[in-house]
Amino acid sequence: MKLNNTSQYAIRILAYIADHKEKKLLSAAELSTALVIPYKFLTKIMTELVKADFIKSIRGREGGFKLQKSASEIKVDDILNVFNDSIKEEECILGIGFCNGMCKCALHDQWMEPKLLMQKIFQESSLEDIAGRGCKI
Amino acid sequence: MKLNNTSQYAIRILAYIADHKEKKLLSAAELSTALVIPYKFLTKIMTELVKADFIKSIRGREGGFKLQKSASEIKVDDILNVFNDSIKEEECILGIGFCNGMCKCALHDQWMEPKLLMQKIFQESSLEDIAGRGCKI
DNA sequence: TCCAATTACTACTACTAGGTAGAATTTAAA
DNA sequence: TTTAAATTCTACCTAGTAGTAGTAATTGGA
Ligand code: SF4
Ligand code: SF4
Repeated sequence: MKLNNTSQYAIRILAYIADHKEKKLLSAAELSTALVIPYKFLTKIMTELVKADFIKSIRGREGGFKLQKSASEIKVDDILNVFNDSIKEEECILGIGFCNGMCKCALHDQWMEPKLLMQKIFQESSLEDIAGRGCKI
Repeated sequence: MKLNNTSQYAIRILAYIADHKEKKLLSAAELSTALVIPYKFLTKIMTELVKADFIKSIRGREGGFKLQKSASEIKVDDILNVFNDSIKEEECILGIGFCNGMCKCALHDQWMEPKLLMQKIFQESSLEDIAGRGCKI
């Protein structure tokens, strides 16, 4: 019951970039060191984040990464979606099938509360929220 | 963000057994057919459930499985623990480290609410609750 | 006693997530 | 123009989860 590793890395990477927008560009080496994420794995994730259009990459010497959109436009849920890790409406905790509202298991009603809360948190929290407050990660 | 397959199977198996206590014993073949779980995989899970002392097995001809404890004594969380799938107090959604109450990320306070709710549901829901109500699975 | 129905054990395969290695490509600075 | 610093691409390795295969052990009933 947790987000997968890659999603967690991605959130931390993007939050870190959002938190350092005074710097024009951040290199993969810099991010890898600061966030303690294996360099080679980080570069792989970066490529996916570029393809997902969250960040822009500048290749070559003095290159690096920066946000492509404003931090408030990127929601946690958007990030999770890239790594197939968001909370799907139709997926069920007990894996019995699809929630059709007709046939409910005994845990259904109880389960909807935390499920909706998590969806809400993910959908409404933007990078700006994460980057601007709390301890830096 | 979901329970792993084996946990889901285990919950359904135990709920089914609890729901059919009028039968003395249920065989692996019967469970496999009723719950549409691959026979060989099911027998593997059964062995773990026996070792975890949730069910008792009777070997040999006319053998099968039955609950070892009363359905109200077996909580969902106990089942999840066997398959290393419960929500750990010290594990964090963002995977930054340990929640020490000193240093909190921006999502921490929001996250505690669904986390505690889920823990509560798992810890307080017993097989009896699941088996007695809702659609049969 | 023997057989067939049953669980238990051991070992394997398939798939996926996480991570690594090395080379190709791009680009600014020297 | 050359070089070094950077991203990108392709291919692989590793560990864990899901699932399969075959056989051994147990036991009630014919
Ligand atoms: S009714 Fe229960 S098993 Fe079915 S989708 Fe809802 S929570 Fe899952
Ligand atoms: S403060 Fe945030 S990152 Fe740290 S344990 Fe709590 S939810 Fe996780």
